[in-house]
Formats: sequence, C-alpha cells, structure tokens
Amino acid sequence: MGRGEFGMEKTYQPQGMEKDIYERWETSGAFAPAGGAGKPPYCIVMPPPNITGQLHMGHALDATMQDVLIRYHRMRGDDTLWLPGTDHASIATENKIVEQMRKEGLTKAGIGREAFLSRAWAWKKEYGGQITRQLRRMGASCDWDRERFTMDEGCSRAVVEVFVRLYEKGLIYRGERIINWCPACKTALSDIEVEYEDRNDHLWFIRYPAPDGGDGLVIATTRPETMLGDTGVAVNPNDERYRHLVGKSVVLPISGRELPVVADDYVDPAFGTGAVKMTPAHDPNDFEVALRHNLPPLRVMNDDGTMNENAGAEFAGLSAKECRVRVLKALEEQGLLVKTQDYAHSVGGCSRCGTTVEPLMSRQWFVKMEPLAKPAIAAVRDGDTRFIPERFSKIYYNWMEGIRDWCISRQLWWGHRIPAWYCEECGRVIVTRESPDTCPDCGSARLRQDEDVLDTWFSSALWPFSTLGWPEQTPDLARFYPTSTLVTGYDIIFFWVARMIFSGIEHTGRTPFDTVLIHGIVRDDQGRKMSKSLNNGIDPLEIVEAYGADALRFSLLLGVSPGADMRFSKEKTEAARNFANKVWNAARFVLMNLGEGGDAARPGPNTAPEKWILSRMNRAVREVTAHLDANELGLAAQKLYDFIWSEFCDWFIELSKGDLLDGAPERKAAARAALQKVLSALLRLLHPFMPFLTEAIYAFLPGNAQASCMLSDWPVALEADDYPQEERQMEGVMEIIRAVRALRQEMKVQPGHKARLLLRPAEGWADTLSAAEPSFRRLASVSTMTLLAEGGQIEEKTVSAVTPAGEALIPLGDLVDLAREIARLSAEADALEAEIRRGEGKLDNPGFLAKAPAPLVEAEREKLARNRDMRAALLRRVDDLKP
RNA sequence: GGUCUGUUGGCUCAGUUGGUAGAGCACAUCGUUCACAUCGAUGGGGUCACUGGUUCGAGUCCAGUACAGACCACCA
Repeated sequence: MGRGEFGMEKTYQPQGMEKDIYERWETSGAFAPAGGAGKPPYCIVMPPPNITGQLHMGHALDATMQDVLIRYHRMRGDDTLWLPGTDHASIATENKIVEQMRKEGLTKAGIGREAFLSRAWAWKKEYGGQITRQLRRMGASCDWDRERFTMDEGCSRAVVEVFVRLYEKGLIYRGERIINWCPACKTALSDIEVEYEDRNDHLWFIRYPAPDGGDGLVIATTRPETMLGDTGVAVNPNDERYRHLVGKSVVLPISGRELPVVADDYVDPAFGTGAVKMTPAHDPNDFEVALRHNLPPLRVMNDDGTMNENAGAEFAGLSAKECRVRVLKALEEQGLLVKTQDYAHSVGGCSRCGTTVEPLMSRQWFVKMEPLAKPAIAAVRDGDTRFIPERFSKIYYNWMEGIRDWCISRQLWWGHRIPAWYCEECGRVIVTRESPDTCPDCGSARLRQDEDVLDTWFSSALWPFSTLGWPEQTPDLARFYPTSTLVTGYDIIFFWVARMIFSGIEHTGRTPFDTVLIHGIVRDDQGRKMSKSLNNGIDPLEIVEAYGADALRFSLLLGVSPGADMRFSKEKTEAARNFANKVWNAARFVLMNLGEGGDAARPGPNTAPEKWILSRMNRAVREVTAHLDANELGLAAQKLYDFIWSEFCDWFIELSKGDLLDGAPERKAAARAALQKVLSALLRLLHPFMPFLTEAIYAFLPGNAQASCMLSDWPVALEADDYPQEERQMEGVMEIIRAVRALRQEMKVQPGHKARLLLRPAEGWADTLSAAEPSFRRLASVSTMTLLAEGGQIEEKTVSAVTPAGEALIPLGDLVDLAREIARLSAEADALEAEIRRGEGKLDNPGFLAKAPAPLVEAEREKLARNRDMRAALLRRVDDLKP
C-alpha cells in the first residue's frame, strides 16, 4: 500500500481543511464569471440577508440550494455569476440600534439624526460582514468582488431614480390615508407588515341617545375608546329599524357631540345592532364610508398611542388601554353601556415588535399599485417567470389582484431618505434626483427635505437590476439580466418576489428572473418553527463546527422538495456526515490501490462487474443531471447517495478486491481504471452538494495536485459506456449472492466457514454464472463453485434458494433440517404461486393486452414464465428432499 | 369566509409524464481480516387517511368526507 502515507486520514476530518480550501477557491478568482462569448449566462442574485442578523437555518438552506445550482452550472461551462449582498433592513436595524442605545442611556432624539446615522453605519461595518463570513463557511461560491449593499452608492442611485420616475409618472403620490401605525416603532407600516392574531375580546353595546333625549340607537364596538373620534353613525339603507333616523342625528356620549346618521351598504344589518359608529381617522372601513358621506375625520390619538386633546381634556395623555377603561366607566355611570358580550376577533400587531397596530389617518407616500400589478400578473401568466412549484403562482395572482396601494414612507432614519423637498415659502413639493438649491416656483432657498425614509423593501424590489448596475447600461446588466433563477422561501413572496417582478417590468421592461424556486421553512425536530421565543433555533455554524459544512449542506438537501417545509434533526446531519465519511473512505480505498502516478494505459472494462458499474454510473449521471435541470435538488442528492453507497461501495468496490489483491496485472489494471473512472465522475457529480469533501479528495487523484474539482467538467454519459446486458447479468449474480448470504445466516453457518456452492443455471445463464465465480467466492463466502448439468442429481443434503438466474444449493450436511427446509421452500413456492396468479390475471385480461404498451406486456410475460420456472424448481427441490 | 398543502412501515420523509411501494433512523440476529464500526451482512415491519369515480391498471388523475397545517381576507 504505497499510497497509505499520502495524507488521507482514516476518517474524514472536515474541520481542518474547509477553511484552506475555501481560501484557495476565493483567491483563485474562480467565483467570478468565466466569460466566453459562446457560453450561455447563468445568474442568481442572492436574497440579501439583513445586516442585523446571524446566519440561521433558513439562510443555510437558501444558500446551499443556490450554491448547488451555481456550482452545477459553472461545471457545465456556463458563464456563471452568483451575486451576493446584504440588506440594510431599515426598521429591523434601527430597532436594534435603538435598543443598543437604550442600554447606554441614549435616545434617538437625544443624539440627533446625524449621530444616529453614523452609529448605524458603524453597525453595518461591524455586523454587515458577519453574515457573509458565515456564508463562506457554508462554502458559498459567490463572486464577492461584486458584493453589494442596498444602501451603497449604486443601489441608492437606483432607488432615487425609481422614486423620481414613478413620481413623474404619477405612480408615487403623497396623501392622507388610513395607514397601519406602530406606536412603539413610531412609524407607518405597509399592509403586509401587520400580522393578525386571534384574540378573545369583548363587544360593547353603547347607546347613542337622540338629541331630544329619546332612545336614539345602540351601536356595537370592539374599540370604545375610539368613539371619542366618532363623527357619524352608519346604518344599512334597507334596515327598517333605523330608517326613521337616517338624516337625523344622535348624541355621542361623553363628548355630547351630535353625529349625523347616514345610510351605507357597507353596514351589515345582521351584525351587532346593525348600527356602526363611524371613526374615520382610526378605521379603514369607516374612512371609506366617511368619504362617501362627507364625515370629517377626527384624530384622537397621538403617534405614541396615547390620546390627544381631541379626545377631551379628561382623556388626553392616557394610553388607549387606560382610556378604554375610563370611557366604559363613564358610560356605565351614565347608563349608556347597554351590554357587554364576549367576542373573538383578530387584532393586528407590528411584525417587528409585536405591538398592537393602530390604524390611523396620516400623511404618507404611496405607490399606486394597479398599473404596476397588471403587467406583473401577465408576466407570470405568460410564463416569462415560472414558479416552482407551480401552485405558488396562484398565491401570487391572488395577492397581486387584490393589491392596495403601497405605503412606502417610514418615520425612521436608517434607510433611503425620500428625495422630496418642500418649499417653506410657497409649499411646492420638489421631487428630484439631485438636492435642489432653490424652489423652481418661487425661487426661495428655504427648502426642507422630507424627514422620512423608504420602506426597506423599496430598495429590495430593485435588487436584481440595481446590483447589476442599473440605471447605467453596464456590461453585467446586459450579460446577466434577466437573471436565471431566484431561490427563496415562500414566506417572502409578497414582501419581495412580487415587488421585484413589477419593479423589474416597470423599469427594465423585463421580468427579473426566469424561474422562482421556492423552498419551505426549516423547522426543528418536532416540526415547530424555529424562533427566539421558543429558543429552539439551531445555529448552522455550530453544526458546521461539529459535522462539517458538507454534512450540513447534504442534510438540508436530502429530501428537500420544492415549496415544502422540512425538519432539521441531528440524526439527519449524522447520516450526512456518515455519508461524507463513506465517500472519503471509498476514495481512500481507490487511491490506495491506484499504482504510483496512476495508470498510464487505461484498459477499458472487460469483466461484467466493470461494465456494470460504468453502466450504472451512466444512469446516475443522466438522472442527477436531469434532476438538477428540473431544480429537483433533493432527488439529485438522493440518487447520488444511493448510487455511491449502495452500488459503488457495497458492490463494486467489494467485487474489485479480488482482482486488485490477486488478479493478473492486466486484470488489476482494468479494475483500477474502472475504479478511477467512476470515482472521478462521482466526485464531480457530488461536488455541488459536498464541495469541500470532493475538492479535498480530488487533489489526491493522480495528476490532479493542481486541479480543482470546482472547475472540472460536469460528467457526461457516453453511450459507449452503456452495458444493458451486463446490468442484467450482474443483477442475476447479485440476487444469487444475496440468496446465499441469507441461507447462510438462516442456517447459522459459522462466519468463517467457506461453503461449496452448487449452481443450476436458469436457461441462458450458464456462461454468466460460470464467469461470476470470483464474485461468488468473494461476496458469498464460497470455497468452490460447481455448475450442475441439466437434471443432475445431488446426493448430499443441501439447502437451496431459487432465483431468476438459477438455483443455488449449499451442501451443509447435518446442519440441514429436512423438515424445516421443506417448509421453507414450500412457503417460497406459495409466494410465487400468488405472483403467478397475478401475472396470469393480467395477461388473461384482454384490456391489458390491447391497451398496455407492448414492452410492458412482454415484460409481464417474461416475468410469468420465470416465476413458473422458479416455482417448478422449488417444487422439484421439495420432492427431492422428501424421503 | 376564501385559497392552498399534507395524511405512505415505530419515527422523519422521498416517490415528476398512472404499470405490482423506497430511504434514513429505530428494531432483531450475525460479523474485529488488509476503505470505512461515522462500518458490513441478513431479517421483520406498510389494506400508501376514508368513500366513490375515471382507467386494462391508481400512492400517483377526478369528486366528496375526516383530521392536521399554512396563507389571505376580515362585519364595527
């Protein structure tokens, strides 16, 4: 074993080599697109992780899937770019910094905007690189020279450009609308940043008397405190109960304000009392109704969620919760609280901090969605962008079709500041690419820029083209846009994917990617979502430390199915680690057996096992390639796992040992050649999935010291290496081997004992079985093999098994329990009998003969004939054994 | 209220043009010889939730039912 000292440890030790390998890749510049005019481009832009964050399992899955696709396409020779970057994550980062400051006793207002922003940039500098370092640990082969940040100069320019263009087209406007307001973050939120949760609450019935002291009517509400902002009451126009009140007024308790009663279809007579208080400044539906009936909005709440003066002196300054208690108490005292009823409904919370969101009227910037949504829907419908799995396009349509205008202004500091200025003299709004010096209307220099920043998703929406240089017509943009595949989770289809699609179409005229590959959420081993509150998160880096990056990658990949959630478990990772070790050791075996420097002359395969493994390899190449082309990464991984472990290791390596250890030189050379050929191909196939392991092994292959597996060619299946006949032959031989092993085990034959094997070949199998003698010796613990002639009798006591390739008999003398053997063989025959009846049933069915494909019918016939032969053989054996 | 997904061996899950069910883990028995005990061999274990339908043939297609889950919309 001359190569025993060539550096391969007995077990694979990823910890030692991953860093070195990654550094070599990165410094070699091989992550960059290789160029080549004739090569098709393949590009993925990475969903940018937030700079607030640590890498979590979701990122790990996302990055692994992308890396598999990228490495695969790179090996195929495509001009491949994986463009990485990070997201400034406006509100999330700002909250973190505020929290950090709070610990130091500082506040935003205290230090001011500029100081705050410099802290934010310092944060970015410190933590922004953390996650990209972690991605490197995962083996992500992105082009770090092209790394971008949503707030870098280029991306910021794209944001301003888009804002100005949309404003000039009338697709961005500023207006007073009901928006979702987070009293804790003190900013507006978009509709999808609100998460609804069911809560057990109450429905309060409150009497609004008539001005003359009459009964008036009773309304039902879940939010009594907002009644202080009521400016009307609505009933259904067809509701007889209230017809007499429409056009009249009722008195708002506590304040004494008179409220007009209006009739509107919005009101459901069957709910509550059929009368609804109208609070236009604090409820989106009321706001709409109020518009129709000219009811003025009245804000009774401050931005921090406390009541303001409009609520009345006695309530001003109270929190909404306190105010509710006081209002109810007052109503009760006045005898106007008619009843209280339990009521379950859902309440919106801020997706960032969980605080209950207040819908309130506020002046904000909006994107007009309808004109943008239309072509974006068409693009998916026309197949310009394809969702995998397909069903997510329906979710996308539903959302896009019902979409409302997008509130994009945020009362935050960390983000892209809105490029709008207000003239303090004449009030003119100026939206422009460059900071203006004077007002174009009145010439005043007293201009004030809008204080607000944009929703963080506004810049994310531009990511596929802003990162490639847009609005400049850069070579990268021309080469790689539209990008090829977007890999992301279903949880951000609305936040991100949909917005990228309409933005891409609007600003570049093209949908930003051909394919959206959707994956699910990585859950814990009990199927729960990983979350901070449950503290069940698993840190991918810890897994990398313990098991290696490849094991983590492979465990995430094995069994991923597009769009489906998956569980993460240590057991799965261990299985993947074991697989890595298996590959390592298989390689070690092959390499130890290759002559020094490899074989100059590579004899072709000539034994059945050699042809068999090459043919099986070909199948694996075709299947893995097809799965990858179909974005079925889980199936590709599974195929590799099975081929490498169950075929190459379990069978071929074992079969090759005979020739390697004591074969003639030319036999030895052929075995080595086959081993090397298969190893080389499987390493390349496996590389996208387990890049470190395969790269480490690849360097040990003869002549490969300077070569890189990452840059090697993707294997191609050559028809010359298809050996269907040898595949069938080997399958027959393998079945006999399995049968002999089973017999031995059942008969409790001593493991060390080599048994004689008598074979009665099935028709046409004599030569194959004869040639397979070395295989039987090695894998079935056979001492000598004898082929029995037709009708040849055996005098000895034997146990036997019948397989499609023939009958295997093992003389075991007194070990044989005749009665048991007869029982066993009879049971086998009965099982076959059932099979035979099924085959006959099928072949007797005229419909099957007429309509099933001919090859299938033929296969069924052959199977039936074989089963009949086998059953006959079994029955003969039983007869022989009977005294 | 609407839409979607899942229900396959003890557990976790694959199963892509419909052709007699697979893996990993777990379990049982055996195995320390020269790739690997992070291993090998052998074995047990499934009416593919239920009911109908289409078909020569259904885990796979259609309809319905039950249970579980997700998303969207929310009538105060």
